[in-house]
Amino acid sequence: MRLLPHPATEDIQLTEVLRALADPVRLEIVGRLSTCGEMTCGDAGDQLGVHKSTASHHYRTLREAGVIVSKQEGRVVYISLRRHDLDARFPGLLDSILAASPMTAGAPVPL
Amino acid sequence: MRLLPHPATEDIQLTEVLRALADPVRLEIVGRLSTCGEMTCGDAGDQLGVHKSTASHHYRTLREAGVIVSKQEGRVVYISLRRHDLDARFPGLLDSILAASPMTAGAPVPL
DNA sequence: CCTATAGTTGGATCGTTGTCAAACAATCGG
DNA sequence: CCGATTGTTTGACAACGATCCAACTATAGG
Repeated sequence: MRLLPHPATEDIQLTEVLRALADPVRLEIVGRLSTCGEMTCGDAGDQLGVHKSTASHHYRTLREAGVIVSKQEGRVVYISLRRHDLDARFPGLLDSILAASPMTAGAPVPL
Repeated sequence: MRLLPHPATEDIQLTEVLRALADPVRLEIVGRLSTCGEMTCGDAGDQLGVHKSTASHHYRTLREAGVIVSKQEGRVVYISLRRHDLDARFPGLLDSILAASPMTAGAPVPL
């Protein structure tokens, strides 16, 4: 198992996070992760409507902004929200964005 | 007094708001507005470090995203945060962003 | 009317970004 | 070892965006 490089919690920048989430495709990825928890890149990108290389680019953007973390296991890469880190760095930010997102509005917030 | 065109509250899009705030200059503008309330474009852009036309472009971006509103009175244009509208549309979003912003962190949230 | 003031608009430039396609890399199953 | 699976990387391209400068508009003051 290999963790792909991502910024430390204290190095996560607000503008980077906002920029990462200011894209419909990436917002949908984050929305799915918020309800489904950890999932593979393939599952996350299945109904995204973009080429798999485009999706890969978005995963990288989200990872480098500190929004998600990628764990490589064998052939597959599992991605998940850095919910705890984001909440520690920017309290309430992720929750309010998820609540505002059409995708996840109404869905219960996981503990 | 003339109100410059801006989207209705229900037409404010999350991705547009996030994109508008995902810029250091615009985030600083919003930070100042949050603490100073209504102010002129000149005052808002005084120590921004960008050309006045650049600042004007940012005001337009923020306005079209639904983040601020511009009132023209004579020669000067007053800009202010659409705090109430944003809170109605995306509860908690603006507050969490302002709280996360280095500029306004620690500053009290106005009523 | 003339000039200074307050911003906006248009053009030019330059870097960034979203997208796809193709090539590549790494792994797993026979 | 071979082929299928899973993603990543690279290249190309078009669109966007941030910036500055210059020109413009509109108002206020003398």
